[in-house]
Amino acid sequence: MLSNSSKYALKAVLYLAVHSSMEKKILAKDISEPINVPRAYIAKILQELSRHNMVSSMRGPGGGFYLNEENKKTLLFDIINLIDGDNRLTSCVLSLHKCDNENPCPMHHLVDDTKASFVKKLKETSVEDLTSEIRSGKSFLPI
Amino acid sequence: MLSNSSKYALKAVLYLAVHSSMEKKILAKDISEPINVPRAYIAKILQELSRHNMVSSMRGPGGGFYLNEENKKTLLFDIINLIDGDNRLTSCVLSLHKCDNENPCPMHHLVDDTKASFVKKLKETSVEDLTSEIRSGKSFLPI
DNA sequence: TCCTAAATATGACTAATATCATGTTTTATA
DNA sequence: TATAAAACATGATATTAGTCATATTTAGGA
Ligand code: FES
Ligand code: FES
Repeated sequence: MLSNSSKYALKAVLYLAVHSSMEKKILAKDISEPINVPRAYIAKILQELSRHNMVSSMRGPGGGFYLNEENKKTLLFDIINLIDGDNRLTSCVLSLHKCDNENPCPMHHLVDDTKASFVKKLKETSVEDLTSEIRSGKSFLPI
Repeated sequence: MLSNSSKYALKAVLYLAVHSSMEKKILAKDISEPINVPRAYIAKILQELSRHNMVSSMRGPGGGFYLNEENKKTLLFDIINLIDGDNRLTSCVLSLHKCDNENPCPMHHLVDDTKASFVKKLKETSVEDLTSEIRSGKSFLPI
């Protein structure tokens, strides 16, 4: 469904959404442990996210990663697209070149609507949309 | 979503469902070309499917692969599970160890029902269920 | 201005998938 | 019974995804 890298990206961003702010920056190594992702690897992913304005960062002493208000509006879809490439979610389940109703593969009619609704949800949901649920204890960040 | 291997497996089985019978066996190399999968690779996958009674085969001259009536009842879900392992489809999108309502990850409520309905369809649909659509030209096997 | 703490950039290493190649066994037929 | 055609089994290689390591740049504080 999703690559490990994009799962890690989502976990890191959600962790920052809940625990960080401009005043409370978090070090890469302090993100890696609670979300259970290797340090150097999450650092690399955070840099990619930073380059594309999905997380904010500050170097030097007292620096770290955090989300500003704009960052929190990032859509889940955009994070996944950045890390996994833009057609992992929308491509044909049998790898036909184009997935549409004109030239449907044998599984197209079976999966098209659930695939579409999955993508739709990812396009409608921003990082901050998920944070209230985490804050109120209705869902949990993976250990 | 699915690995290449399981996509290839599905394509091969569907191709056999439409074009083969006990009387009309098909060589591995004559499957590989129309479904656009490397010869040696599809042969390997067909052997795995054969070992688990999802396709039938016969060695020697005049031999090849085909589907018997029982093979055609194989569920799409079983093919994917055989090739990809049994939790690629049902596991948590953020790789939490257990995906359930007791300990939901931040994305669980967002994706649970579409994930469940996707798996449900794969569990309800057999190979032969898809063949009539292909035969009647409502869907197409990938080139 | 110098030192240190942090992100950043880059590349090397490792593991998992995917692909290719080669030899062995089975079966039909001459 | 010899031959050839096919699946079957096994392992080697290549490619990609994931992980680790190291050097560089930036920012704050002494
Ligand atoms: S054409 Fe295959 S899923 Fe749409
Ligand atoms: S717990 Fe993550 S999808 Fe269910």
